[in-house]
Amino acid sequence: MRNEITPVRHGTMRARNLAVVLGEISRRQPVSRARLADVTGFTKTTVSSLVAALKDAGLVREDGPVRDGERGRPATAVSVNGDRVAGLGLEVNVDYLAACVLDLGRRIRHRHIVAADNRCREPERVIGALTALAETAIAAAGEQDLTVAGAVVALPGTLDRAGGRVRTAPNLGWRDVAAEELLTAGLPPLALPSDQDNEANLAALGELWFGDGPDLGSYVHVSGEIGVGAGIVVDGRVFRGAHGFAGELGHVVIDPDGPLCACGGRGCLEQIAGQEAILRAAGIPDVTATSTAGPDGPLAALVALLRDGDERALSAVRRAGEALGQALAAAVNLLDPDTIVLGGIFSALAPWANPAVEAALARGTGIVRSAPPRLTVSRLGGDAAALGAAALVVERVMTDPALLLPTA
Amino acid sequence: MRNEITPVRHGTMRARNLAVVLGEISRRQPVSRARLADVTGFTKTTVSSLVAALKDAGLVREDGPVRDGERGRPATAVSVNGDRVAGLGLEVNVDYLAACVLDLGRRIRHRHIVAADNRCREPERVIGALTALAETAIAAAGEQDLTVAGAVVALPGTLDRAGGRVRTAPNLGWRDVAAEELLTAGLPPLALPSDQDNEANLAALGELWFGDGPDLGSYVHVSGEIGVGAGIVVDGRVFRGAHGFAGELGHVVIDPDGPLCACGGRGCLEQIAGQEAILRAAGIPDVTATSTAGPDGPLAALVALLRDGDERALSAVRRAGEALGQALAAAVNLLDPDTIVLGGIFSALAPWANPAVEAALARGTGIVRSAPPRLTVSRLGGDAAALGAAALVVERVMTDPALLLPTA
DNA sequence: TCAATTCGTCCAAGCTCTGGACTAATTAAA
DNA sequence: TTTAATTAGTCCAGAGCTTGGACGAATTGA
Repeated sequence: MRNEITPVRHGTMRARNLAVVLGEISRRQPVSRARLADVTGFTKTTVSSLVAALKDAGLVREDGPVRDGERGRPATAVSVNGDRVAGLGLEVNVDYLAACVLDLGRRIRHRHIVAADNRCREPERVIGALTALAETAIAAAGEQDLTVAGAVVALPGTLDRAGGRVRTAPNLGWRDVAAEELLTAGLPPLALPSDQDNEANLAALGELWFGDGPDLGSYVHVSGEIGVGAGIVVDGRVFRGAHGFAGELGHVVIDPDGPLCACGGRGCLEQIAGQEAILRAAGIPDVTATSTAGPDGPLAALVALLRDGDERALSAVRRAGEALGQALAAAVNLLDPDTIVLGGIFSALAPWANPAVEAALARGTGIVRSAPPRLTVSRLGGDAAALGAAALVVERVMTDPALLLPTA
Repeated sequence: MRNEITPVRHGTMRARNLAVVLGEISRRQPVSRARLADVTGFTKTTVSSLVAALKDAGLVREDGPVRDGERGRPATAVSVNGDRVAGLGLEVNVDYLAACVLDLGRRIRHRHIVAADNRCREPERVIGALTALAETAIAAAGEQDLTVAGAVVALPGTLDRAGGRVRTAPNLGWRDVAAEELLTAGLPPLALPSDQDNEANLAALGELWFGDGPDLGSYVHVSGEIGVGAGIVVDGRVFRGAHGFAGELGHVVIDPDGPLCACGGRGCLEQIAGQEAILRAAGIPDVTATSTAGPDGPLAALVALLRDGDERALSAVRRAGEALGQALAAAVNLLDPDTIVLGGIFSALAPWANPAVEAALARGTGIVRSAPPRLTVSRLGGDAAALGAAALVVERVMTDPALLLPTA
């Protein structure tokens, strides 16, 4: 499984150079061909030819001449064409389904969340409902003259990404489900092959594109829901580990003498900072079957208690924050991220939990690095993973536009 | 700092394809051009041309025709030429300096370790001594008709790799030392630019090339010495994190109520499983100033006690193993490696520590993954990092042979 | 001895980038 | 108003690298 070096042909060269130019256009738009030649190092001839190809594919648009007052012939500005190609992001989660259409300019063109208790439904029916959602999204895109180039599905569980299967999704009760096959069977064929990824990873990527500015290229994104997971992003790419199980923050042991966890360990983070553990410690009645989000959910009840200064709730959240900080300290020592982004329930609990998180984090990450990493809170909503999924499609087009070229 | 895509020209294409062919030769040698065309997908023409270029550079050798009994014209086998180009690995550590010359065939051609207490010497003198060692090594290579293409230095501390400086090396007492400049000033110019890296990272790479078979592409290598560090290798490449501090296993908190650590934290792994902590707990007199390795060192004394079944020593090592296993469990949850390799002192202590390590590891890595990762013990000696450094030079030649082409 | 087979080289052709020449469109100066 | 200077973009010949078919070389099996 060592890093393979693949042969490069003329076509490969062309494909990569298209990506170089498209990337530079996206970074600097509107921008002239001459400037592109400058920054890429290509000759003007080459840039013209590459831009022409991108224009043919509908990925790039000519904005007309710009008279900037400088002397010399005015440039014709080029920019990314957001009105032709889009990506579709889909998400299956415990208590909702989500879809999202994102155009090449990273504007959200369609966004739809449906509450649905997926815990007691068969996989086929869940995917069926998701397919319907996807069809609606594709139709909505079509009405805006957008072509959906590809789709990515976010799933809460461990996946066999190559085989397109869900291995296990404990919170859904799934085991070995051919999710991708079920989905693509119900959809019109897309230019790019569909893909699936873990919900935590995609939520993390969502943060990259829609969250706290594009500067956080290496970070850990905590997506605390029923479980506590983390998406690790390094230089803009998801870090998966050898088998795709990296980022299992929830099962880092905090207290070796703590309560037994379903994973077999003792005192896992999830047993202290998981949603159900927090609610229990805060004295909020157990509500396993019904939806946990929403204004009437137990999370809202917890926040209300916190607002009222309820001591039991405050101490439960503090305890959770401390445990999270401890686990994150281990993550920082091992992964050295730039930033830590708290999402999921920790985003809502931040005002009360963060002091404890920061204190524990600072205690556990010593003088080795000059300062503990930045701690931020996600501003993304519940469908962060769907956003990230759609953004991944867009990203794929941007890094390999040749896939959408007319004769390919 | 996002992942940049760089322009590809004909030269780039050629360079990568040279690497493809050289890699395939190294993997399958001896191998015919025809077979190379098969496995790479290149035409026979292209393979011939690439092989010719590699042969001109002295990186590849023709072995003459092989008559394999098959019918048809016999093939002329091609293989990596180990007799022309070599890499130089250098290592500065607390109590020794090491140098190592490795040829392209990954055979060790020269290996030299000098005991030296570098704790109380000025950086200039240490690097001076290292330069002398390097010169000897280059001369030794020359006598075997080998050209040293480049050098990599292993240093125990935090580095500014781009600037070629050591930021801090606590165990050496260094602060902001321009190590690379000092070294290259004293050496003849090499074809490849020199480089430096952390000792733990290079020791981990050493394991990849010389250790437990080439199948371990993703692993965590624990290099327990005075401190406890870990080198993280993913798909054959070192994982550094955002600032190069990844793998600080030694400061993962094991016991929040434990002893205070120099890093400011409490109950860091290093305070329980660091060499000095183990020796202290085992009741072996403190020996800070003198060399800790060697047959008369305290480590040997500890092993002797363990062999005699000394209860205090045994329990100290068990406790260290348990703590190490706990920290590794966190690492497994976060990084999902294939394998864990124990090096440094843990290699010597393995017979007594490993049961505890494995138990703690199994306890902390639950059902998420089917089984805890493989646990192996390094068979490499003290100069693992020097080996890894030399291997890194060789690796660099293999992944970009164009750097050594006549007209480049 | 001849046919079959495989290996490696040769040569023309195709794809892509390069680089200088050229046209186009504007501003500044005469 | 005319002219020179300047910048943008296109055109075209040329160079680098890979492709693909043809061909000679070297061996085995009939």
